[in-house]
Amino acid sequence: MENHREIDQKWQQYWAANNTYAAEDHSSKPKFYVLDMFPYPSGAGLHVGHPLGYIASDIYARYKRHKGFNVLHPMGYDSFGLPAEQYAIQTGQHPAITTEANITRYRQQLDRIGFSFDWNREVRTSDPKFYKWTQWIFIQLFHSWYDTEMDKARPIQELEAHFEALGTANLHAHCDEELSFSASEWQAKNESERSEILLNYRLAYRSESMVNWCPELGTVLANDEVKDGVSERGGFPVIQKKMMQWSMRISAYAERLLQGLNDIEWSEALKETQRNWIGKSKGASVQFAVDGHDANVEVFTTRPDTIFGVTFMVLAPEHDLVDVITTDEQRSEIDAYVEAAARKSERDRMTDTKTVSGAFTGAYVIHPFSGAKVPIWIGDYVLANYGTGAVMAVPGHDSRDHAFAKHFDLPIVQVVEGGNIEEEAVDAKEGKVMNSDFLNGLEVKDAIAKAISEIEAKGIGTGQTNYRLRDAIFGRQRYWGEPIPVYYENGIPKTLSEDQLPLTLPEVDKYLPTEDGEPPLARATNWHTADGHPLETTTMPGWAGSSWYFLRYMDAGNKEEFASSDKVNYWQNVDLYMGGSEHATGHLLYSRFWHKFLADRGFVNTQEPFQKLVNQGMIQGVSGYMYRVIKNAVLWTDSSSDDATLLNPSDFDIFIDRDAQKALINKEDWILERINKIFAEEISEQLQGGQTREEFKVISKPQDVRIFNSFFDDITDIVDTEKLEREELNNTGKRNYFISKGSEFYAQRIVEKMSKRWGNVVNPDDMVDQYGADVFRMYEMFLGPIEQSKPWDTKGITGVSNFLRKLTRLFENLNDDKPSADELKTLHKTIKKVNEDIENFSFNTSVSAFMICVNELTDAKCGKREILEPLTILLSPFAPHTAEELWVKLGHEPSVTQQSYPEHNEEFLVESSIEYPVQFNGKTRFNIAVAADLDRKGIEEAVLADERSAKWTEGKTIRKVIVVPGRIVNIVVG
RNA sequence: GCGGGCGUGGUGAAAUUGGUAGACACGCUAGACUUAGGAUCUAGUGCCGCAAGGUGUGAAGGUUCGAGUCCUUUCGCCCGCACCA
Repeated sequence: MENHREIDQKWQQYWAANNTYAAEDHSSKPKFYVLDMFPYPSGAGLHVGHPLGYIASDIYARYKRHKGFNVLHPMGYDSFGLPAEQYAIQTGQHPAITTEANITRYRQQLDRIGFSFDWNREVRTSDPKFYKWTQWIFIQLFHSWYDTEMDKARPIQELEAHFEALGTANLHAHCDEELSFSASEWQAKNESERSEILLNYRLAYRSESMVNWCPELGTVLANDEVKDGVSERGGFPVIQKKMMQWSMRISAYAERLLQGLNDIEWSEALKETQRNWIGKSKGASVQFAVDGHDANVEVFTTRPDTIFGVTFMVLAPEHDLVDVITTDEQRSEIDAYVEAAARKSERDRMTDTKTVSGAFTGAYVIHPFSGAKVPIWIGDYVLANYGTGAVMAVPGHDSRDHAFAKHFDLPIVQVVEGGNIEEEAVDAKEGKVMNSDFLNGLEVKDAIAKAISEIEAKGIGTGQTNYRLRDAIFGRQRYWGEPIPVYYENGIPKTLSEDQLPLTLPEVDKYLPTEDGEPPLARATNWHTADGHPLETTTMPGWAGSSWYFLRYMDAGNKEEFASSDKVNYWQNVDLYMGGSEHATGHLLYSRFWHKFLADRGFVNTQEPFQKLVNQGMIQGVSGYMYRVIKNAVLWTDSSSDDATLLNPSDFDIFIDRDAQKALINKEDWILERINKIFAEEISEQLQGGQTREEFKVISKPQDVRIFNSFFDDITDIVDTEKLEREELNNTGKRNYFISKGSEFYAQRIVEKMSKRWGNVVNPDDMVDQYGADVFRMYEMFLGPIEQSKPWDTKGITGVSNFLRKLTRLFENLNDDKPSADELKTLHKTIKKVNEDIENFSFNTSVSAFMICVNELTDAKCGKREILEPLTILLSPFAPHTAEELWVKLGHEPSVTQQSYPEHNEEFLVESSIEYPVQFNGKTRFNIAVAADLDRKGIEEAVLADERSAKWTEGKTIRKVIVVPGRIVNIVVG
């Protein structure tokens, strides 16, 4: 279509003017909620990767409308976030202004692609009208506790009533620390003491706890925001620090978050990621009495069956008992070790998992069953913040304990049959137990159960389940986020009342922490309540608003409630959620947590927020790179190391140390930074291999090379060097190898993440300009399976462009002739295929089906209305503009989306089920369609009678009849 | 180490319950046409071979009349978790 620009515009204006895609809140039609993960409006705008998921979900939403559903398909912006704040710090511009500008740009870009969003319901997390309700939910969480017996959250007043009547007796509550007091003791407590106690139970609570502190960002981070010891955003080092912090008691929901995964249709990979993150492990906690002290070492173990294999105990260096039980002789050694462990950063401790280290405390525990004296060690392979911070070491059947025992020459005892435990721990959970008194001869599985019951009978422990999932740190020392609606009266945290909401962000002179390290909000002059009580200065994390925004779409304009209950009851939850898998342990877990909480408190009536979830893959960019072979290059990251001093910088073509790298980054010279980054990876790898003077490849982009050398014009093309030899390349005339000024250069293509920085971004605007929104939409779908990551290749788009042109051409000789059986068959085949493919989210194959169909119709020179009309409807989810245009061409009113989706006709498909007969061993095999209710005899008769199959059955006997589900049978004759 | 996923042409990929492997598209080759285009049309294109033919879904076995698909073993890649006891 030559004038696609006009057509796109015409129909977009029509849809907007007619509110075509507005969802109705009440309808006799069944509801269907199709949601995309709303974007963070970054300054860079959209690239072709972003709309991938939006297009898929839009196709599905349009398809569902055709199928008679009342579809809710909204869009909004996750508009609180770091980049806008960083930009504000640099320029002094208020983040709200930056954000507004970015949103405008996003909207323009989105609009051009022809989505069927209901923009009346748009939400922005940074809008006070929205975050009023984020704050309101926080307040509900603050005023709730978790009852582990009823297994739900309850109002905090009910907990207070319980304390008032019974104290902590008969209390089943999820908390930080098990407390014990009577009703009268509670009654005697003052307000401040009561507040402290209640914080131990509240679902949103403030406590002194170890947090991930990122000095560079100046804020704390949740566990999912830290990867490999550095911040996910920016890659800055993260350290552990004890701080007063707001947290969310997500750990109370660990089991329900785990169980809930069984009821939702998510990819196995994603569910597994969440299961890993929750990290359930079943076992027992066991008390070991310390010899000569009135103290117990409590351990958690998943292998109580190996309790007779315990030959030593290991405590984390930070364990409270260490100081108490260490003997005088061992004191200096232990102190030195504890101090050394404290100095190691979390990251060092994580990366260095091979070196075995530890120290003996001099103390012993008494083995509860054998009565043996078991030495207590400390070692940094035991983590303070998991389980009890102590382990019972079973070197025979745990590889870490085994390594420890070998290193310190501690005894190893075999208690499960098989293997050679002197060489290697046997940690498989199978085999028969031995050397274990009452457990002897049992299978491991049975022995675990038996051991737990004996441990419980002896009163030294209980069967227990542990979770890796930690409570989520909620406060951020940042400006651009929701203020936490809390004030302090005599140091006691209290929530604002609902009519004081929203608590809007104050104006500040700078978006940085104060000189004495207070968060930016502390800069505000009036940051207190009307009666002078100071307000909380931390803000909520990025995931606060996104944990419930999908509910706001149901009733986006509501001023009285986050959403009215009748609308929540109608829309329930999201039927289809489309988005990236990078949110597996963040957004998708927190949303489930908040949703379950809101369900507990009766605000929503579903347990899971997202029924079905599809992860779209990432669209990568293709970058061209130059390699230069450097004779000598070296890098070290630690210039104080001995190796470094042996090297003379002037011996090397390129010489980088850590300071130089930093300097380059600070200059924001992205080219050099880029080179450095690659240098760092490649060269440090070489250094680790002990090769300090090998040749290295330096990667930079072609334009970088131009800066270093002026011979770039020599390159005629960039081809893949991996596949071809130098001579071959030079013979093809496509030179990708050449020598200039004594350096050798290579060119190569690399697939990597699409990013402005690497210069491989393709802008959807350009694609829409050139080919139109419909071609762009279909091509994105045609690229490959929706869930897969794949590189963008602009060249292939012409195929789709041709398809739409061919289709339009069919309308040139539009007529009312009766279609032939072949033409009808083509149509119904396509209808069937496209229907099935959309249901299976297999959009790439449905685009193929369209192409095949049009090819066949073009061959048949078919311009028949009876064929083209349903085809137009069939196409409309994929190519809405073209479909509308063609629909009108057929003489109809606009709005093809109002039509019901075409059903295929079996009559025209049956024939296709008779396939080619296949010959083997003198027999013939073929498929044939028969009536559904026939038995074997009936089928045989039908086959013999069928003229289509007669030519294969003539003179032969039926050997085998295989009934395939449906109406197809597989016949073997011979 | 544990868990999840995946291996098919030069490329992206198809292949219903096991049934003519490579549909569709890109790219490439040749030709046609033309006011030379990022246009259109025709033919060809897994590999080996002039051909007949052979061969072919990471590898090796197995089940089956028949395996890309099911089973066993193995190799390779990607993702998640990780001194988690």
